[in-house]
Amino acid sequence: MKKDSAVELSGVKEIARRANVSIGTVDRVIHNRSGVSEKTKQIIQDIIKELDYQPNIMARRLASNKVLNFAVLIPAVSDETEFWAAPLNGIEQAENEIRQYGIKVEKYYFDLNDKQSFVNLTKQILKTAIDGVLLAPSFIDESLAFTKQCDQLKIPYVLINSDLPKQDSLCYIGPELFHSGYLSAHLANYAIKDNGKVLIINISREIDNHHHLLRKEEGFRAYFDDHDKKLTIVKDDIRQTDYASVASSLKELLKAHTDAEAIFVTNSRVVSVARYLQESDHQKVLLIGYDYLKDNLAYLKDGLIDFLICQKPQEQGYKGIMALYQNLVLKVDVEKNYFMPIDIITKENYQFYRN
Amino acid sequence: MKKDSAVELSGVKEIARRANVSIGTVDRVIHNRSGVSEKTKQIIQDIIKELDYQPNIMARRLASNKVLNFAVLIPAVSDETEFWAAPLNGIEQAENEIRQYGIKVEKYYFDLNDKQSFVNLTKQILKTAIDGVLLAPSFIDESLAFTKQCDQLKIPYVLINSDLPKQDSLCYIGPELFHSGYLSAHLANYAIKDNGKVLIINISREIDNHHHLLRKEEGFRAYFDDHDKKLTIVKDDIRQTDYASVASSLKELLKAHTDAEAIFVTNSRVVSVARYLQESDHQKVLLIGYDYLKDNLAYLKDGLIDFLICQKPQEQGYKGIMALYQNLVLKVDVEKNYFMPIDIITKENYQFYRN
DNA sequence: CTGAAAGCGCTTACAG
DNA sequence: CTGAAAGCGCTTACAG
Repeated sequence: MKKDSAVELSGVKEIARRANVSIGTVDRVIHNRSGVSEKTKQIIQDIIKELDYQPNIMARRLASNKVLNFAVLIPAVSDETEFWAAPLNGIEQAENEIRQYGIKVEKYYFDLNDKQSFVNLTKQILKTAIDGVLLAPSFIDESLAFTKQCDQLKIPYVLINSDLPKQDSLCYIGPELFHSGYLSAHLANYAIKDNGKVLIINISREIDNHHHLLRKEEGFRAYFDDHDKKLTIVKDDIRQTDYASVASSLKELLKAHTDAEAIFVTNSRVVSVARYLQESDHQKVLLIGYDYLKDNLAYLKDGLIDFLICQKPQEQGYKGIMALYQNLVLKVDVEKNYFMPIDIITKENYQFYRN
Repeated sequence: MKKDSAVELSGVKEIARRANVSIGTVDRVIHNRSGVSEKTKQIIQDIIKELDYQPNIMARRLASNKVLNFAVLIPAVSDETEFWAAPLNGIEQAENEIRQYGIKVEKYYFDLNDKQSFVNLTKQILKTAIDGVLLAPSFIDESLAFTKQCDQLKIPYVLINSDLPKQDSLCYIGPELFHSGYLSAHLANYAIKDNGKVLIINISREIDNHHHLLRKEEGFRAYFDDHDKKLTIVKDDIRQTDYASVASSLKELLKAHTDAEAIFVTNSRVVSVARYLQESDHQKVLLIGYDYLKDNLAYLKDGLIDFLICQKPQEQGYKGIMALYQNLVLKVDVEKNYFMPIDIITKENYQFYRN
């Protein structure tokens, strides 16, 4: 009723007409299903190429009433791991956008302090029928075991926030850590005189497991090497993360180095340093740390923290889900490595920041 | 064949069944079309609410074979206005994503140096049948005349990159200029000693028309006021934008102020300042300017420019089209003011920057 | 190996 | 004011 015959057709119908076959057969070759003679297959493929046929995704999703299941495995959000609220947020945003297209997202939260919880969840996930996985590979060996199984089952997976060495992931979406340290050094450098002094502080119970902290430190140091800057770098590892312990470590450290002009904290625990500086009424020193978290922002506003480095945690979650969607539904290629921008947050721009 | 009767229905069919009407009638009340008795309308609306019915957008777009036409009116890209390549890029990206859903985007490019070209294009646009407009309102009065007509025709429009005073736009997507100047001052401040000196340089043929440059300047000055910083601020307006003219202006300026520790250039012409500093072999001075442009990046890499402020021009274009799409197709509300983040680009992070 | 038919969840004329 | 039917561009059994 709508189309008069003068209107040019397109889509499977037109292909079928030209090839003198039914649309069912066209569908078969489009999806590379078996049961088509080589000859008709060739004819149809030629026509598809000639017409530059683009399937209508909406119609496809509508007709194939299939739902796709994505599993998400990320750390649970807690006071200590507030960071993970942001990726989760992005994941849920993506979920809302593509629910329309028949995507279901099942979320699994592991305890960052409990390897076993991670392992248990991977087992649970593998028991269900899933089409794709979004993974934060916090525990390296355990993650490798999991991704290996995904490989075998031909389930694509996306890594966020930290990478796994040479895995066959669909893609990695997250920071390039070395450069964030390098950038921090540039910023710190504005406050450091020649022959001045800077402190690097790692605050983590698992400094040795958490190689990502070390990558930032390397980047930080590299900057000064590259620029032949003469300065003293003092590094301190603090392995007790409760505030009281951190404070007492800092007390000693700062007493020994009253001349430090800048402090670089390699993660979001910069908040403890800021708090200590405030409470001890320490003289102003340039302070750089990580992550757009509520407590950090408070000290940023107060001027105790000068710069926060942030790498769009929410977008990591969002992009992660969308990468699966693009690959599985739209059948398009996705970038193998999507490095997040290294954002500099200050008192003046934090209110406009978008995670 | 697919659904056995045990399966719960949903959608218009189920609503129709419950209301004891046909799906045609349900469709009428969903779209608020006339020709339904108050009584059945009420019944149907109640059921919709009860079921929390969410229409299937895919099915809707597929069935209603209607195309929506968006018009885009932005400056043409030229050597002088390379900036606009980025928004255009974002617009085209959005276009590709929503073409599927029957959206057509028609682009109109005006000459930033020619008001009349802008006016002519607005006339041309209004002659065609359009459902939404994306506008860069570079010429204020002319833009106001255009948006007024859009209001009358009930055509929603989105503003990008600069705003119009109290207009009934669907939304504004772009920078908040005052704060970008304010932030620049914070960065500059690291290089400025007490009682030091900083230069503000406006380079534009139309400084007075381009109030946005002045907003940045205000923000820049405000920072020092707010922080009771004692310093000398020297401001220079350069109205000849070719390099030779800028260079001769700078020569005088820098001779008179050899003690300047920082320079703030209120737009992307920071490139000319960087070039002059390099060519004249001027001593190192902290230089801040605007925009992620090829030439700027070259000087950033060389260390002549310290910071570039950038506000995601590509995303402005992308979000602008998507705002129209969300409003017109998905019928969801969009944020009235979407201020872009104020990004700080340095030598160390530019390679990870996403426009 | 191939085709005809029903269906996905909507919208659009048309008829009454 | 309302309903029945055709159609959007695909996919999915089923039949042969």
